[in-house]
Amino acid sequence: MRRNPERRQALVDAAIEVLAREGARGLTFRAVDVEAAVPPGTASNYFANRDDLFTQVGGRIYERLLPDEAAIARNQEGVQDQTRYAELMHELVDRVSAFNSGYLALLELRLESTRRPELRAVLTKRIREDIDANIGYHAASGLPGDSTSVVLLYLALNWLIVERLTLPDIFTEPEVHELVEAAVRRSLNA
Amino acid sequence: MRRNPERRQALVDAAIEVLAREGARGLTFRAVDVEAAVPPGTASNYFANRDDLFTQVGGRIYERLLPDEAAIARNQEGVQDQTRYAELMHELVDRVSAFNSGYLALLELRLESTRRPELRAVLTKRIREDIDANIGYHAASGLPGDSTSVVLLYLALNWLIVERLTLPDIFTEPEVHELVEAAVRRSLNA
DNA sequence: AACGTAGTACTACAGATGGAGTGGTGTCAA
DNA sequence: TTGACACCACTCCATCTGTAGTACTACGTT
Repeated sequence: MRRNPERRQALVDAAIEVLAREGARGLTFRAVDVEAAVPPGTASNYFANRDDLFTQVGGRIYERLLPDEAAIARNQEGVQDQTRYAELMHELVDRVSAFNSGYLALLELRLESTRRPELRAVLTKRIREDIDANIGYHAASGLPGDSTSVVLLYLALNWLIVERLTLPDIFTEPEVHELVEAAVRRSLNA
Repeated sequence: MRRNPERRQALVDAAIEVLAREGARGLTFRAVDVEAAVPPGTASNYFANRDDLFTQVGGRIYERLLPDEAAIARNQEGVQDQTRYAELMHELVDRVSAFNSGYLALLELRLESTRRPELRAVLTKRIREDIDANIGYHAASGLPGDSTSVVLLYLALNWLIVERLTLPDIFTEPEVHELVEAAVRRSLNA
């Protein structure tokens, strides 16, 4: 098993792209090699087996989907009113949509996790942490709305992103915008 | 190309199971043959190619996910107050969760549709119709809440189902129940 | 400065799987 | 008798995994 961390990360990031493009079953060592533009057989040297590959991708994907720490700090200062909150949610939806392949890869991982307990454990942990962090941020902001509000907002926005990424013609861009607005409005007024 | 409609339907239904179990890339003619317990090569005689197979599954899946006509009629009579509405939503979540493989297959199809324009067209049409039908039912019921309310409810419940099917340990059953209640309550009070 | 060693990149191969597509034969019913 | 279909068999082809072996590079030692 090779240890070079830059190369390992490059391989994992390549795996994310493969996952988004080819689907879970298309995620093979060879496909990762090609995507990362490394010699065939390289991925075999960095991952014990496909299960290991999936698990490592599951651990990495959230690092790339979440905003970096600087952005979080910036937001923490700024969250004070509903308008600002809505802006943040728009940013969220746009950021995730922009890293298109990352979100699609996460969906693929979710589906694959129905077949791989180890992967399921990794994803469950990460996502639970993410939800709790969101509840925490919201509570700290002092805005109205309890944890149920936050979770309902999380649910609605997640599916809105899915809809937008997989079937972009279901909602127009203005509709998406309005739905985000409405979701925030209702979440905070409850 | 063979025409026997019962057999065709049996093959398509088998394909749904394969899709849920093996993922989109695992949906091969041979896998469908095995799942449907027919001789190898049969699926090749019923579908021009894999694209055709995907498209036919996309056309069929909604017939099986939606409640049958009798159930709709029953509901139409009954929808009058918020309690009844919440019951219906619980039924929805349970029905979809019960036909587990159908919903997972639909998710696989959504992801696959990013690669298959024809499939995307079929799904877009079906899902748009479903959303519009829900908006229509709601309007006919005379309950408070506009079309945005209905869509937000649709969004939240969809992701709740995804969460429950792919990572069942994120929310406990009581939490799921409470989220459905809260989603309906807030949707109707807005 | 020469040498040795460890870790890694790269190459090549063996072995195996599994699927697509098609042609042919048997069967049944109109 | 004919046509449609079920069933079966076979060929061709595309990949993938796992590993063995070679080449390179950096670093430490003497």
